[in-house]
Amino acid sequence: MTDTVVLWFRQDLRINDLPALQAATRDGQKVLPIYILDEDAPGDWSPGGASRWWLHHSLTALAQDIDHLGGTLIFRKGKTLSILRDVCEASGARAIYCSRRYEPWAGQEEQTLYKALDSDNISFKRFPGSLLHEPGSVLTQGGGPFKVFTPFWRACRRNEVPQPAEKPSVAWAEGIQSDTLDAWKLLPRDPDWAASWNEFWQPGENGAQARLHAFLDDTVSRYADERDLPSVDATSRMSAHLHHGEISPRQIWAMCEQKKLEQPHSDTAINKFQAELGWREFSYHLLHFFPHLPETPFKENFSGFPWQANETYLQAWQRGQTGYPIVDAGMRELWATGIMHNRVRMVVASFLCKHLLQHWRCGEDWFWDTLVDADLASNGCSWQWVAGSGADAAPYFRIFNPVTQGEKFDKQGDYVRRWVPEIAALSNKYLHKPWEAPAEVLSQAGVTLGADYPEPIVDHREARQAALDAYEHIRLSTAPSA
DNA sequence: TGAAATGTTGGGGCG
DNA sequence: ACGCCCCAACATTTC
Repeated sequence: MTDTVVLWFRQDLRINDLPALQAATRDGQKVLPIYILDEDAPGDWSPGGASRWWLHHSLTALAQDIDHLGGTLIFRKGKTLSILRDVCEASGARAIYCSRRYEPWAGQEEQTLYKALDSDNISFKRFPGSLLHEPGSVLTQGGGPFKVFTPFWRACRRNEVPQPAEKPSVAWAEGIQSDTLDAWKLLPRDPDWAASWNEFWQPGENGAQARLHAFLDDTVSRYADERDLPSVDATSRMSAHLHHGEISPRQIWAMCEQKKLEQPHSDTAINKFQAELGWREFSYHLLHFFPHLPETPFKENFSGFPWQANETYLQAWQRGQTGYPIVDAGMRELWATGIMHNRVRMVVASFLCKHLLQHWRCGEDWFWDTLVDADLASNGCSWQWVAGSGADAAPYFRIFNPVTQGEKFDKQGDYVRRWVPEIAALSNKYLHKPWEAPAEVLSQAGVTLGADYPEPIVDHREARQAALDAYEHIRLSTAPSA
């Protein structure tokens, strides 16, 4: 029995169903919770602007939750190892527990910490808790990694998902010296582009639980039919909560299973939703076996793809000024709220890679900086999925027609009118293709193309053809290693 | 978790 | 009544 165990919070900002905390409570007399901001942490993917906003509020919430339970969350900034040593010395702790992370650099970092701390006689233990199935634990019959989602997910479902842990009863250690969160300057200023985000989001464990309950009690009834409609509130919006570990996937899983028992008719919708959790698992599984996924095409022949770097195109896309309303609406929703509806993500991503021939990594970087749910595994895998270079990816020639997609999934134009108000007065007939509207109609709607709203920066037909031609360059070097 | 090109069919206008 | 053409509607294939 150790006296005090340090609970090192990382991407697991919750109290409940946290194996590391369960273990710390079991093994120690007291638990000292700490969060470390290490800006020199390994890896090139330190949190982007939107993630930092979320992190600030999530940490605020966690500190409050711990405070209500009689503890104090300690904030420290600096090199992880030296902070951990420091904290052990200040508190007399001889053990540090944390949740695993799964990014490619994490294993190495955890190994290094383990060794260094071991030489100080401090035990360092890491625990699972952020995934349903540990990466590497789900394998094909032949013992290799799955490269296709469906069989992967089938194999996953053969494994039992453990019930979430009971609420822990924790004896918290006395607080030690701590930074203030505000001093970390995680929030944007000059300008504060997130000023209104508190209207959309409630980061933290309570917010995550509230969101999940709202989803399963109400939204899920629309999920099966309407989750593809960006103007409708029919998605779970759990991604950022999950990313920051404010809720565990097995808590979600258990709630889903319970809901299906209570309301058998919700079965189909909930299974679909659970399969989305499956894609998250699949992404981490792929990242585990293919650690270069965030930077390098999974299909090797794509490394020769003739991307055509063009800063003007990239900026037009980033700013929602491409002249294609559904694309611009999505990019503006992202900028304004830190999130974008999933259907529209596919459309804007396809547009960037195929219509504009910009490297998927440009999109990946932009999403990394602007999404509150930016997640290395999901973001990387999804961009490769869209670009066609990923595992079990969309075929390259699946090139979304932004007009058709708009007309199909935003039929009444509510989504476009919300985010692209300068063309809101156009009728549904032309809303998704204002360049086809007669001069008469445009002037009636008070729209001057090229002034109020851009002309399309590329012609769909030509761009589509150019994308297919570009693909020809690498198609024959396709050597899908059987 | 596409779209466009191409092929096929069948109704209707018309000489 | 018949052949011919047009074209929408649907199916198939191609990218």
